[in-house]
Amino acid sequence: MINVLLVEDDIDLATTIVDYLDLESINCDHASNGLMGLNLLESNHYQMIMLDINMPKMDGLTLCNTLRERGMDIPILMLTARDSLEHKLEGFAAGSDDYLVKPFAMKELVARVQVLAKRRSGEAKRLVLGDLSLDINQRSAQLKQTPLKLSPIAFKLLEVLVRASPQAVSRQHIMQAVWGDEQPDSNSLKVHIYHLRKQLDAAHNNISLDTVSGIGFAITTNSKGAQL
Amino acid sequence: MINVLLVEDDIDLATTIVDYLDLESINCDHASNGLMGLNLLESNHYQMIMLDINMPKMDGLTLCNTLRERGMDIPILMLTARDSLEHKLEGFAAGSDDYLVKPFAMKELVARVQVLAKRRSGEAKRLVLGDLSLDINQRSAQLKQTPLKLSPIAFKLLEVLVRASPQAVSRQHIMQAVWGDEQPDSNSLKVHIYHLRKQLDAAHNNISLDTVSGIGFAITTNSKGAQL
DNA sequence: GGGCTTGGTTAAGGCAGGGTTAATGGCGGG
DNA sequence: CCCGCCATTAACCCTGCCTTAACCAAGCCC
Repeated sequence: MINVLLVEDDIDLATTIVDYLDLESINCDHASNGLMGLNLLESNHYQMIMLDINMPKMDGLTLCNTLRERGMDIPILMLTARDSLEHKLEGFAAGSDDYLVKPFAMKELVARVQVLAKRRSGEAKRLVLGDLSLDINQRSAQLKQTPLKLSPIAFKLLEVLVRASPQAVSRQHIMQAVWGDEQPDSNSLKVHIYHLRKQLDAAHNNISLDTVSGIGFAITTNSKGAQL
Repeated sequence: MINVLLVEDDIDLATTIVDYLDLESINCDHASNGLMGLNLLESNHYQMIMLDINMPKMDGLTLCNTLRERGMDIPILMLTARDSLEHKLEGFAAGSDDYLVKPFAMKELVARVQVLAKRRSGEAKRLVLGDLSLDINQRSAQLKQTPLKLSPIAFKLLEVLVRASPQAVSRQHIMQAVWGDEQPDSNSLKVHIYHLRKQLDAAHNNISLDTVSGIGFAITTNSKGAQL
């Protein structure tokens, strides 16, 4: 399930968008100004953000800049009536990933939202990180030619980590990606990480699954050689 | 250096684009149809592709589909005169990441190319100050290539100081930024600053963490050399 | 010069977060 | 129907971080 955030002060337009996205199985939270958006972003996890520019309290460009300053590289789509070239360039300069001019066709919005929400986490069918290699279709993984024996959840967990590598991934993000909306209550994640580590540590290799204190986990390769 | 591929059969337009991108320090190879594009893709590595749709030999949509079939998730920007909604949706359905309608402003093309080329490269958000370098997303810090071992609070503290550098930051401001609303009663900040200094002073470097009497603290670099 | 303030240094204790392990229960396949 | 795999849970341990308090050192004002 795709989970996105809309920051827009025009309530009518906002409800229209939220409803339409809902039909396309896209869950869309709504904030009516930048500050509210910032709040939601701190407590929830979204795949991408739609951002109006003209807003009270905190405008879209400022919010966009703020997020980038903080090192958040979540995809952002600017959604505004300003159609001049300068405004577009201003949007991109602030760190946005796409720029859609009002009025727009809902279907185009959906297409662009899906691209930003999904493509970023990749559609690649084959992932390689140092000695580790994942085949998404086959749900198989290899470490230095020897196959790993991974349960479904373990595989997905590994996939999420490798896709984000070398970035750290927050527990929240992992939970969302692996279990979706029905997350287990307890320390299931800890146990899975533990089992995963056991397999990864087994053979000597250049993969390390580190815990980032207070945040989550990160998988990295410490190979000096060429990195794709 | 950004390295991209343009697949376009209109030679005039192609040279214009290649020349313009060159001015922006973007290296752009050119293929005049899908098959040639495929060849170039097999022998070279590109950050993204610009794709015309109407072409002899192999059209853009087919090429796009082919690449996705093969599991290549390289970003693709469709570049075409077909401006109807159906055509756009067709482009996105084929697996493209963006869709720009001709004629377009060169500057907008550059902006979109840069976004697509950078997005996937997983480039980290970094703060650099002299010999010190912070990777926000990875939550890691390096001082002259050697990694620092920082606790969550220490990292945040350092981040706040580096962000403000060379300005001094008041104690109040630091407390707010690091602990938020639930601040410790005692001299916790002093202790953290102390530990931070210990690590920063360890190796000879050009970083100094000074206390500004009565105000707070400031981190600065005393390098004479070029400063970014 | 003395006490007060401001900032630096150090060690100790409590606590939380993460790691490890084993037991339970569901689900699917044989 | 039974067996085995796998996810989840609870319980436990342990490390290392944060806080705290206490003690110094240096300057300032009276």
